[in-house]
Amino acid sequence: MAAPRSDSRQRILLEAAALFVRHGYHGTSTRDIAAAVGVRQQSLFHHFPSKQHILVELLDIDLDAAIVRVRAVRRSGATPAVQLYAHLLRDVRAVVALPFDSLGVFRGAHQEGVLSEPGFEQQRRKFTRFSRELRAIVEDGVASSDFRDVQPAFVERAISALVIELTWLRGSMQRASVDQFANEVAGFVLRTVLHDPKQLNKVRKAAEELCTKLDGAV
Amino acid sequence: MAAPRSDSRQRILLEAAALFVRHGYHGTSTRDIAAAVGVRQQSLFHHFPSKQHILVELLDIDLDAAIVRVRAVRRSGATPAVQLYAHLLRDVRAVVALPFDSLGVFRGAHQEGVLSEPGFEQQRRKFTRFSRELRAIVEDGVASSDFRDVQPAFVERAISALVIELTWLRGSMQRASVDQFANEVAGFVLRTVLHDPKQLNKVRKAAEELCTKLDGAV
DNA sequence: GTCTATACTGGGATAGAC
DNA sequence: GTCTATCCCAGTATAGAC
Repeated sequence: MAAPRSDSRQRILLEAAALFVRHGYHGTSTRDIAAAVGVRQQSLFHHFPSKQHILVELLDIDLDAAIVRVRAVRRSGATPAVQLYAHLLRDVRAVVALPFDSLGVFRGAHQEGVLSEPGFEQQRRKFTRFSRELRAIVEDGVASSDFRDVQPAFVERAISALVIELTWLRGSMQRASVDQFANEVAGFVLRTVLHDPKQLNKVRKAAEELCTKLDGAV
Repeated sequence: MAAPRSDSRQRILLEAAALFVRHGYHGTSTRDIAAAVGVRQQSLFHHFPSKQHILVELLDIDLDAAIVRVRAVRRSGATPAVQLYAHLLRDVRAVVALPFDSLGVFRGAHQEGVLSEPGFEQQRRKFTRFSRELRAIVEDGVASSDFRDVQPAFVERAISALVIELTWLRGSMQRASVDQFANEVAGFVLRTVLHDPKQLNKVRKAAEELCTKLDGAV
């Protein structure tokens, strides 16, 4: 773990993330961010060259980690169903573990079309890369008949939407542990794509094992 | 069908909707809208008292219709599973039928948190009303054991996310007819909430009949 | 590393001619 | 019903003192 460059810098990222999720990127002014941090608007520019760079850094934190995660799952050699289940477990857990709602930031930016604005070319490419990996899992599952004959693009978007949407409920689901929550999300998806939903329990166990293995390897 | 108050008015709504979906409400300027319509920025204010009122009108078109639709389904007396399937069919079809992506507008506004800004109180209430109806279907299904023991709030949000997200694919799914598409969405959801997924075909048939009946009654 | 002062721009909205 | 002219404010960003 690298030492934070400064406390203010971290606080800016944290508050900006919360505001971007709540009001959108364009709906959040640098004044709003500064007020949340407790400094003057102009002070932000000591830490970041522009408002855009704040969002870029938040997006990179999320996207870089997500790509590493899904690639590790892909390389595992597990069946597509186990890969998908494990990916969902890891995704939900990672998102919940972070100090800010990184996936929510990404989602908002994506929905607002910010990613297609100039200055976010790299983030757009990273998202494409991630997207491809996820779709590949679904395609493998359809090819091997583990999954029903679904449209991979269809399922890929559905999965993204679900993980993001359901993750919003973290706050309201405190009674359930993160693991239960992650399993609920993964189960929701797998039940509907699996050819034989009765396999779900077997898949879940294998996925849990795979997660343990991958987490151990860091 | 009421005659449109004016052609320009309609065109403003149409172009604004497209831009709000693409760039978000705050990411779209009145100048952007005017340019898309082909008039000067100031001319918009002859038709609408403010930018906000453009969005309000778009939201109302969507929300009013959605509430009427889901209430008709609720009153039908069908089983929760059939109600949910029929609702999804009608929702997807209605959304695809409209000249602009009304659900996308709503979704963007909701995600951006625009609904919680002053001036949108009524739309917030309308959404709550719609939300309650949808959740009631799920609650009924859990109570009658047609559905697995899912968290209604969880499923309600998942459904919203799915319909909205999958609806984005309308463009890329031209080969499939709207009805096939609607059934794919409804099947996706029902398969995962039904206690016995084998009931799916029976539910689908009953839902199709219910839709025919409701559409006939207008 | 935060402040004050300030420049500059883009965006929402009004008034009034045509 | 659209135009030109114009106002005003909010928002991003820079310069330089402390």
